[in-house]
Amino acid sequence: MDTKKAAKIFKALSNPNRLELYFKIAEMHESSFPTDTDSECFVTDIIRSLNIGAPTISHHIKELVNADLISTEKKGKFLICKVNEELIEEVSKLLSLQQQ
Amino acid sequence: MDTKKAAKIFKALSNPNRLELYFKIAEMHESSFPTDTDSECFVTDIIRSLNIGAPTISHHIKELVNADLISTEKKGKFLICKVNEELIEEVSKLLSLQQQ
DNA sequence: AATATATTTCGATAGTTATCGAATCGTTAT
DNA sequence: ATAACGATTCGATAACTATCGAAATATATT
Repeated sequence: MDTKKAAKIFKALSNPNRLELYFKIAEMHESSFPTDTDSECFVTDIIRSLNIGAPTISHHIKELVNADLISTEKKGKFLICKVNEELIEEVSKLLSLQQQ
Repeated sequence: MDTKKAAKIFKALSNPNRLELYFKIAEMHESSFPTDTDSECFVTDIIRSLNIGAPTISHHIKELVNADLISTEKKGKFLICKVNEELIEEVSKLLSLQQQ
């Protein structure tokens, strides 16, 4: 991964609300068993738990998608988000390899 | 580490030039043997290799210090930078633990 | 059909930031 | 002492961004 892309990813994670949003998506995904389709991450639930309005959430989600950190899928009137695990693992390794 | 601090760290890494600056500092540090004091990271060398002016470098360094990502030490008229390895390792783990 | 709900789009605003040139400060070398 | 060099500070500017309220869109429910 080149520096520019890495910077873009960090930028997407650089806003406290957006980072919390990302973490919540990751947490939801974590608690999902293979057969448990009910633990998908709906944006509605997130909006209630964060202290910002729906338009801002929508904006943040777009930023996360744009950085390739998450992908989304429409299910009826709901939006489902899930994290791109490979990318974040790559970033994690980039950071830990940088030293030593 | 709380979300706010993590976001601050990501913000410090969110500018391409500043990220490259950070990587260069980390690389220099990497190549230093315990007894090899000559491989310390002087800012002068960095300025030449990046395409931005000295005032901007100075600004970026302040940001990295402010996020606790690096520490600096004055040696005569030079400035030496070194990375805070523990912090970046912590961040790396935060990212990889977030999923699963 | 009408209403409610989830999300997005739009337009605006206040705040932040990356970068620059010029000037300044400290230290070293002549 | 004076010049050179490394770094910082200052002031300015252009660009970006987080957030909002209002309106629009799409789907679901009654």
